[in-house]
Amino acid sequence: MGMDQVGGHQRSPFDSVRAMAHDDRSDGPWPTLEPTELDLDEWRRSLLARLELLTPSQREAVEHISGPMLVLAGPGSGKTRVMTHRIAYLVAHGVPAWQIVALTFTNKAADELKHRIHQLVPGADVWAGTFHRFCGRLLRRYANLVGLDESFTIYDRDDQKRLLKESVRLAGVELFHYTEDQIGQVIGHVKNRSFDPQQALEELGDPLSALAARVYPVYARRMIECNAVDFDDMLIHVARLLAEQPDLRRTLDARMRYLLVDEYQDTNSVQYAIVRALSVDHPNLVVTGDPDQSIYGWRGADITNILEFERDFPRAKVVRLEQNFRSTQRILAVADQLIANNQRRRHKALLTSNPEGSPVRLTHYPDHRDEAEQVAEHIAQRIAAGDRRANDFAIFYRVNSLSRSFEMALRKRSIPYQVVQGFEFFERREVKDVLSYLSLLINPRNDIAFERVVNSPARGIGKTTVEKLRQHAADQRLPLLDVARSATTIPRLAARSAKLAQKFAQLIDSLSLKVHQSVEEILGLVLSESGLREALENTDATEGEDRLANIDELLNAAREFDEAFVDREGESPLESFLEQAVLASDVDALETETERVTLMTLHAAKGLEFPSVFIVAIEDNILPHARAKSDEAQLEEERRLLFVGITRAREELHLSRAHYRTQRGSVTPTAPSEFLLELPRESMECLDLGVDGHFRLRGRTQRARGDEDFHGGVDGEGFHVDRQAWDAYDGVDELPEDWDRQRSDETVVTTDDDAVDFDPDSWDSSAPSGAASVGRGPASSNSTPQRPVRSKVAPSLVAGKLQTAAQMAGEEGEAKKADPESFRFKQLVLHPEYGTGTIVALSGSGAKRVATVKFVSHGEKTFRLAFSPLTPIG
DNA sequence: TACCTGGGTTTTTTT
DNA sequence: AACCCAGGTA
Repeated sequence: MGMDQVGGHQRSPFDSVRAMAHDDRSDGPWPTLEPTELDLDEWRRSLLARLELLTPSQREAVEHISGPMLVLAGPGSGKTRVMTHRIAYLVAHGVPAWQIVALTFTNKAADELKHRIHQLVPGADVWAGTFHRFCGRLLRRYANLVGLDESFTIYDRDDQKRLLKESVRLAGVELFHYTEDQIGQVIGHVKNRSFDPQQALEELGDPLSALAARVYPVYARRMIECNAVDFDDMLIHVARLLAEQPDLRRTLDARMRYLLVDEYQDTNSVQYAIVRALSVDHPNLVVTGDPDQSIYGWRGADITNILEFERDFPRAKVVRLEQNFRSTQRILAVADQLIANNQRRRHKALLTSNPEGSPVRLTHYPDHRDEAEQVAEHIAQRIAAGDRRANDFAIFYRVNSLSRSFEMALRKRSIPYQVVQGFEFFERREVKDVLSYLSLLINPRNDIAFERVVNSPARGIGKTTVEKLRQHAADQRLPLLDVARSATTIPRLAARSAKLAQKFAQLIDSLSLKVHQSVEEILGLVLSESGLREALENTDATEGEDRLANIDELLNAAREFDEAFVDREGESPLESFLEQAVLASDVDALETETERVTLMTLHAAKGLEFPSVFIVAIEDNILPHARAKSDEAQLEEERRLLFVGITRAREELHLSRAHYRTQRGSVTPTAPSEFLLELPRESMECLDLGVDGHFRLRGRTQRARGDEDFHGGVDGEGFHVDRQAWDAYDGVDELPEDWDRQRSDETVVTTDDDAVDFDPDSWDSSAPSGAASVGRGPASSNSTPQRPVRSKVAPSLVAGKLQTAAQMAGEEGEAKKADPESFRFKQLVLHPEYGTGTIVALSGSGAKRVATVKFVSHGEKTFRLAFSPLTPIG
């Protein structure tokens, strides 16, 4: 659930829960089509009229009734429209709505789909939901077939981690140099790819997997004992059911006769197994997707599912939606060039009849702060000028942690914004504690919840007591709550502790009698009876207040949930509430109507669109993320991620990067993302604001980290730049040659037009040219300055053929800078910010040559000479 | 038992 | 910079 703010004031993060509660009516597993009061003929006529508005290929997809179909839908090609219209078309042709199931990945997408279906086919209760909800529903019904009780709990990541930790202990495996997290990762990896994780782990066979293979069965057993599932289990159980129970499979296949799967490129093999099993007798399976937008490989999404759909279903119809209705020509040109760099891909056209639009802007800011400030400033000005509203803008980034500076900059200007998924509301401790109480009421076997709340608030049941309870529970194979209830019979447990444990059990028991009351009532009872509220009220000042505010928020959500709750088959509202709380995601909370700037990760941006989009921090190790550069497949996924971001933009696209970025508390120089080199310059306008601020930052770094510890050399440890990208990039970096001498505010703009104005005299043609000579390999021992040197480009040499920065880089020249080796002990030097000083210490060579300078008025500082703005005097 | 402090670790993306 | 955990202390 995202934190949602307006100028710093928190808004309810529960909108999605609310929305879902409202929609719950249509969320039933197999709803029937209610006879509408509409004039059917009239409705059919209007539908036909609507079909006239579609493109031929859209129409072809819409009018497909039975049999498998693959819809390859490029970005902005009207995919959702096709899906909804097809559903309407099916209904118009007499298909009962309850036979239609549409599966999506996010609740947001599902809600959108439902909404639009309702508009198109009033009264048709088509089942639309996420894979997880769908499986959750099935699993509640068939829980007993997999050893669960229908009141099972869905464990979130935190719960899951706790159970895993316990399982590692229980399995008695020696972790050696591995960590629990690693074990968890391996298990998670396997569960995303197979519905027989045990076997898959054994097949992997490496030492870590072997360990995981010993932990996994314990984990799986504990899950069942706790009457719980994790996210993956929800899918896995259903996949297994379908595989192992032919009768059930047949029944469900017949029932869900028309299956639609959105974002098919993001399905993993478990989801594939489910979809496949439901499309055997009635293979009316329609999948839509775009291989170029596959960005969930890391969680097992298997792009071959979509690439090989036709092999799976040889008779499948394939429809391509290639016309883009969203973006300008220039934006699409950028997207198209970029994605063309992926090797593992089928060519796909991106066509549009939209206007050319304004150039895509690429800006290099000095540091992250400038980036944030100027983005915010741009937005502020556009809003002030009245040509845009706040909700026209979105800022996308690769990792959540990058949102901070933008939040600050926006807040400073009182621009309302929303962060989609800042941090999880439901994962905050106090909220999670309350939810754990609730969960324990419904599922008394939920040991994780028990452990979580047994001493929260403190009631004297400490570690030792819990350990003994746990021990006993493990011996007797009983849930902790049961053990606590009869704690006095446990040998070696102090009488006082046993009493307290018993008292706790009684508390839970008495609360669980109220389980069928409204969520708000139970919540209130839990808060007062457990002493939680009191404890929070007694904790001091700010923190306690925040927590109380969160609790109040939870109460609000409960109330609103109650109001919207529709009783279905005697299901308890509480159970429903809890399920929604875990499955609610952050993207769901997105508000598109209200006037706010939207901040989110590139992943979350999928499926959305905005008139004006900023994609920030397009830097090496961030946009191809440092952990995603190891192999080509991952790199291509990163490229697709940028592609997804770019194609969200309707009219304006701003790409940016900062020369210096603060991450994890330290300032490091950055290299531009290699993807930037792949973009077509003729559709762009590039602007480099230089490294002004660099000196200031350098100073800060020195102060923060001490002398010898300066961090950030190109060859320094912990900072790996792709030298070639850097150098190649420098060809278009356009800083004046003497950039290090002037703290210029001057900016340099390159467009194709500027190329004509190039002054060959300012280009040092004697410098080596060509990428090979620019890149300084380890072998080069000459005295070339190691600082990535800025230089002017010689675009006129290749006029008319300019394509990408990478190509231009081949034509670059170099400028000179003081050679690090030329500095001497006691040398007088000049620093643009600190003034004059004397070198008092020198060490290292090349890029690592470091000098300590004693300044007249700023004390001692240490510099890497290759990168420093120091100039020798005399 | 609870709180405090220091040290070590961390963030890729999410249902 | 922010968070979590361990270990020490009240």
